[in-house]
Amino acid sequence: MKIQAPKGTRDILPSEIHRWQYVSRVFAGLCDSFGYKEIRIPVFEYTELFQRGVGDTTDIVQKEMYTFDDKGGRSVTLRPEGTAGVVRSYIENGMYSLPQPIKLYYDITAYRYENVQKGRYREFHQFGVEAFGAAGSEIDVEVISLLHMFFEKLRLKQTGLNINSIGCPACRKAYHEKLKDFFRPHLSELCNDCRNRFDKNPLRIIDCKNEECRKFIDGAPLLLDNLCDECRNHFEGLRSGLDNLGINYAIDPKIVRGLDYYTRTVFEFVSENGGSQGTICGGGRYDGLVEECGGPSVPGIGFALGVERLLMELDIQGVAIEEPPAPDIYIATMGQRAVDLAMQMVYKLRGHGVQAETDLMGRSLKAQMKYADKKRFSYTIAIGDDEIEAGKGVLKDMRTGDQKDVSLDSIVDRLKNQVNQAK
RNA sequence: GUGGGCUUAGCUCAGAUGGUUAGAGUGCCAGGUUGUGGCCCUGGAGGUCAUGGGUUCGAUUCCCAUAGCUCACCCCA
Repeated sequence: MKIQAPKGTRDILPSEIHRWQYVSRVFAGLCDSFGYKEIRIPVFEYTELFQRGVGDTTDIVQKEMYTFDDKGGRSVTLRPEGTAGVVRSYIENGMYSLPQPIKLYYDITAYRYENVQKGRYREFHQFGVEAFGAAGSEIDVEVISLLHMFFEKLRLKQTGLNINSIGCPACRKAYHEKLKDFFRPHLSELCNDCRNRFDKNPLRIIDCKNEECRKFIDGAPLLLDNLCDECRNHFEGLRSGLDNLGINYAIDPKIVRGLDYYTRTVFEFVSENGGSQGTICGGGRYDGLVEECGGPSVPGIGFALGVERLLMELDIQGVAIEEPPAPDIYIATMGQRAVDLAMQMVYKLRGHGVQAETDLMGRSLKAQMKYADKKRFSYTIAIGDDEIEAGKGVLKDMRTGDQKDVSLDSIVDRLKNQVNQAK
């Protein structure tokens, strides 16, 4: 069998790594400004965590998890998302007894076994934020404003914010009954999935794409119109908070979010460039999740942002990402004495933060110059026996082609100053 | 889980109505006399024509299956 990357995985190659590093850097910098601290969580967890934390009825748990038994016979699962692990860590490390709110961010890979297509992989990258302990809508506004500013910093346009409220267990329960009453007469005409949802989570029938089901859905009561007073106030608070910051949004009563743990606020950032994988980022409030996972009753809110989709969108919109800087200096050598000297020189230069290289393959001067050109070095120095005798090297500006003799004694200091000044 | 398209050198792609050593461009390596890049010229390496089976005197070319890629459905980041 030919060895190749598993389906749905891909290498991020040196030629594109700067794009990934760039968005990670911007995200981390912004989280820092907002007071969110990075957390690093395990790639795998005990399977029960996701069953409880993500929800038994979700597609993720039912059919998309990478689950296996370890050698001790414990069932473990590659994380399909970040929230559950962060919640587990919050509880396990007693973060509820630290000053609240606890504001965390992460930059992770996640794993889901599903068919791949554009913008969807089996191993994918997410940026995420989770905030614990604050029940009011102000933190919702803060989290959404962080995303808003992130897209602004990246100069990403054509990305719309949609918000909705899916209520709390109390008003959702009342609404579920209302929904069931509405769908019950048509139950036999709904698709299999929806008949299943009818008992487990009737809310998700609203989100069904099936033609037959849609006919009935259009007239169905909306949760947004059936919120309890507290949830309604929370939603109003979110809206006025967004208005206060001048952040535009649309209300989309159809947003349900596929994960069971959400309460009240749900939102997503969607590309306006169509595409079935247009959701760049999704998130919401999960006030019951910490308790569900065995912790105290602590509210929470967070989001996950698909980095592959973000980069794709940056590409579609033609947003330029700065190329990595050209390396500084290549030292070309002729003869063993020159090689020894060059090895000393690049070692010193590198210690001072100068990007320096020399020949490692015993190649001709011409081949070395070609290499330096292809790797876009700004300068070269050529050294041979003659130069060593004279104590000089030939410094060449690769852009202009200008050459001049320079003293080998002072050259390292001069270059290091010159390069560091330019930076 | 379902359906369509695709799979020839590192990369982008030609091509043969089935017939001896499968091509281009680009990239890589080396040369174009004495120690120097970018242009140009020459040469070289590099492909079991995705994998497995079938039909055939003969298959990379036809048929089937499998895998992968890709797009879409479902769902989601």
